[in-house]
Amino acid sequence: MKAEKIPEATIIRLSVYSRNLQYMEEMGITKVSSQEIADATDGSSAQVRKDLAYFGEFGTRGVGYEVKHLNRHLKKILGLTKPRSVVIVGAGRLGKALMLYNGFGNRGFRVMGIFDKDMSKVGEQVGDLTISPMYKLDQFIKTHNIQMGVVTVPAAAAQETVDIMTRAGVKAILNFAPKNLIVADDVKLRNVDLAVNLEVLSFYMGLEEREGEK
Amino acid sequence: MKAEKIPEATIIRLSVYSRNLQYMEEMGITKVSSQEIADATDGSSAQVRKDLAYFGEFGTRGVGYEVKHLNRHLKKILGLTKPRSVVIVGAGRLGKALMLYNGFGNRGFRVMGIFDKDMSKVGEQVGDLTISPMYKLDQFIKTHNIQMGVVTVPAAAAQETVDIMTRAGVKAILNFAPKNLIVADDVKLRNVDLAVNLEVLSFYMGLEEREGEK
DNA sequence: TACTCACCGTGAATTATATCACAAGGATCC
DNA sequence: GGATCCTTGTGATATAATTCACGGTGAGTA
Repeated sequence: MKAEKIPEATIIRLSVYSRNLQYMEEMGITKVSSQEIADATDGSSAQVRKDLAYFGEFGTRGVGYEVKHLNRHLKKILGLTKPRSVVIVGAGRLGKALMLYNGFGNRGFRVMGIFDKDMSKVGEQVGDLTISPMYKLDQFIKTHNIQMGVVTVPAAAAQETVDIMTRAGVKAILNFAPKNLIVADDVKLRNVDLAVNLEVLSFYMGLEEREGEK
Repeated sequence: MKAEKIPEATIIRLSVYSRNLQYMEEMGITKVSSQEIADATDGSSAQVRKDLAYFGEFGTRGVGYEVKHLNRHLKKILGLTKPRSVVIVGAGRLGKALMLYNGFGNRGFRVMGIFDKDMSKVGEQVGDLTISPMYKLDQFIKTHNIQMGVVTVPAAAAQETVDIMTRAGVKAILNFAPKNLIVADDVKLRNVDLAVNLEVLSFYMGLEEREGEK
């Protein structure tokens, strides 16, 4: 593996490649070309090869890639071979939905706990977990060695939530609250902003509408 | 407004600026500098000014921007002044959670209907809407002039869902299914991939872990 | 073994995006 | 009304990401 800096866009694509290779594997496809991966993921074959080149050589010239082999490598690169423990904080509808989302489990993420400040929610069963009170979060992260946190609390409570998480040792946070959060340099933060996504779509719709007026 | 192509990253940031201006407005702040906007959104002041420059001049040299005025313009640019009608297809937990998510409503998006293939869900009440059967989707989009669709069905059903939507006239789609979808050129598609987000975090955690081994 | 084919891997060229740095210009003060 | 201050708006510069294009190489064939 080269020591150069890898674009985040590349990492996102690797994850998408891996998901598609997974599908191919399940369909019994054993070999695939960069062009075929590109077709399945709306990219270019050169892009696929460049992305992979950051991490080594996985293909055979003249032939292509062995699906299983490549997928195994991608999962390794993405850190999906070791189980990743996750807590969800905020047991609103979104938190519960994520808790029960299959997409996490079958990619190696284990949701170990779900927490909420609201004592009236505490004790409620969600799937095979029980909603725990916030004051237990710190201890839970430490004893279960939780690495990742998902934040689905309201914007106003988001910063204090990530503060608790990071002080307890969480190293990566996926934030759904519409708030710009501050974390230490060694903590990786990603924001999923649902309204922003709709607004970007709205912007492009506006462009089309203006086109139509000509 | 200049006719040049605007980076999508700029649009995303404009949406974030607008959200923060909204907060400022609610807090009674009346003027703001590009530096202050940058601080609130983890960016640089030059970036803020460049982003705004694509659309015109909104500030006063030596002073800064008038919060209300700038936010009004940003909302206009993002197409949030005219109400945007949305349908959600897939009344699973995620679909219901999004249906009830306040973040959409207070940014001008109106969720007008929620649909599901599963007849056992049809008739169920979600907030102030009732889950409708899929076969009514096409007609609903046409009669209510729906512009945007949110897809929260399983991956296997996602393509047929967007086909129905786009044939009925939907012009923008927010897709949560982990599937690469194909749409006509005049339809704008955005994917929100929950597992991909966790996998990107997992990748960066892996990097840190490897650092630690040295 | 020599020949051909197919497709990968990658340096070079291009395009896109972000940062820098400063001139321009409105507000304020004397 | 002129001088000073401050922050915008923007051309020039630097950085980053993507695409191009082709050389290199293993596999298959006869």
